[in-house]
Order: sequence, then C-alpha cells, then structure tokens
Amino acid sequence: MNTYTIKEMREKFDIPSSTLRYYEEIGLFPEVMRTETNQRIYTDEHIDRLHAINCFKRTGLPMAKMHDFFEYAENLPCHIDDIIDMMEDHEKDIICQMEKMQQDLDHIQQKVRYYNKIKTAMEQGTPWPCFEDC
Amino acid sequence: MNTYTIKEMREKFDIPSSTLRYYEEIGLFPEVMRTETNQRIYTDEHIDRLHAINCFKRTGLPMAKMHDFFEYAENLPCHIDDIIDMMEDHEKDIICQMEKMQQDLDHIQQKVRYYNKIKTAMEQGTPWPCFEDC
DNA sequence: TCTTGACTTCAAGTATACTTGAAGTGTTAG
DNA sequence: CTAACACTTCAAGTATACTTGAAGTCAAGA
Repeated sequence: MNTYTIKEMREKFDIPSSTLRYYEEIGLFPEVMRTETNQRIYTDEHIDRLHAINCFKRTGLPMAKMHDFFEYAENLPCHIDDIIDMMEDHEKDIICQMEKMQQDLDHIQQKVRYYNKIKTAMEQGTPWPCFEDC
Repeated sequence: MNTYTIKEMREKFDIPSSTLRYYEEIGLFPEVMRTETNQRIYTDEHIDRLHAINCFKRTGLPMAKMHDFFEYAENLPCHIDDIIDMMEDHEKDIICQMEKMQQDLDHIQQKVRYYNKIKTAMEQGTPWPCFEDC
C-alpha cells in the first residue's frame, strides 16, 4: 500500500493542505495515520476518497450528503437501499443538470453569434442585426 | 409593454421576492419603476434579464461577471470585444464543465450498477462482486 | 548550531449568494 | 373600520465551503 505526505497529496490534486485538513476535520476522510512526529500519512484509500469527493463536488452533491454516502458505504448491509436511492437520485439530478446545461450552452452560443454579428456590423458600418436573427 | 408585480414575478420564476429586491440592490436589474404607492413594477425587460441571470447562474458565472456583462451590453460600442471575449470564455468553460459532468455521470452510474449488484448478492447470498466488475 | 521552511492545532475570518427580522406603510375582504 | 396581509427599507444574520492567522513543533541544509 502506497503512502503519501500532505505535500504529495496537495500537489497531486492541486488543492491547499488546509482543504485536506478541513475534509478530515469534518469527517469526510477515513482515519489519517501519523508519523512519529505527528505528520499526516495518506494512503491510496485517501486518494480514492478525494477523487470521489471531487466527482460529487463538481456534480453539486453537498458535503452533508457526501458524509452520509461514506457512512452508508462503511456499513453497507444496513444501508444498501439508502446508498442506491442516493446514487440513483444523484444520477437523475446530473442528467437533469446536463440537459439544462446544454440549453444554457445554446443560449450562450447564440449570444456569441449575436455579438460577433454586431462587431462585423460595427466594422463595416452596416445596420445592426436584431437578436432574433441568430 | 407588459408589466408585472413582484408577486407575479416571484410566482413566474418561483423565487422569493427578497431575491428580486436583492438583484435590484446589487445592480443586476434595469431600473425598476414604482406605483404611486411605491410598489415595484417589473417589465418584460426584467423577465429577459432574470432568464439571463438564471442561465448564467446555472452555468457558474459569478454575479460580479454578470454585472460586467450587463454593463458591457448597455454600452456595446465601447465593450464589444470585452463582451465577445467574456461569452467565448464562458462558452469554453461550459463545454469543459459538460465534459467533466459526463465523466462524473459515468462514475455515478458505475456506482449505481455496483451497489445494485451488491444488493442482489445480499438477497441471494452469493459472493459480493468487486468494484472492478462493473 | 542556526535559520528557513514545512508541518501542527485551534479559532476566527472570508466569499458568495442570498435570507430574515424589525419597523413601518399600503391594500383588501368582511 | 378594522383585521389580516402584502408591500416597503435597512441592517443584520445564515449556509456552504473553505481560508487565514497565531503560536508552537519539527526537519534539513549552510
């Protein structure tokens, strides 16, 4: 099993050490071992956990729910239905977010086209397009 | 031009009135007119603005940048390049978010499959699958 | 050995985006 | 006409997710 210092962790994930200590403090991390001089030693388990946290974070799962998730995962026999429900709900939520995100992207691209047309019109002195033209 | 009370606005967008007042306070809204008794009157311009704010918000554009955007849009001849840059950057950012979101969705779907396999194994008393099986 | 820098704890501070409360004015149904 | 409720302002409070600072310990090179 590989081990990592806090420096290696922060460099691997490009996050401040304070964030790693914070995640530990709020109980998002499995127990972190220490050297004889009290410095943190992380393992591959922490690497996996941090990947999961980042995935959940990017997809908008609040930390309180991540906390529940990791608790369920540590006691699967009692919480198999809870964890499945949570993940299926989150899956639906992400799909919903992606659909909205696609629509929002369409709107932004429409704006890009519109303002580029205006720029062209400004440079050539032709009349301004209206927004509906896009 | 249609007009709307604060009640109509909050029902149309399903947001609290306080949010509408807040957006106005921080300058995200065009001037809001009042009745003789000082109550706010919104117009279609505010409807459009609120749609834009929601689109920007969902795609992670901070309010400070929305503020700049609306300022640029009100003075296009000076800021046509700024507004195009901002929208093209935001477009790239959204595309990047969508790619990550798709990967994150894959991970979540993998978890859903994995925990469902475990549930089946639990019910049938067969050995637990390992995570790599998914 | 000294000094520079990294680590530690713990408490307090910050950023973003609102939300709530108090105190007052206006509006409407019975 | 009064009760109940919606609106107003302004200041202060809240939630989430960290970040920073102070004070101290530890480590490694000149």
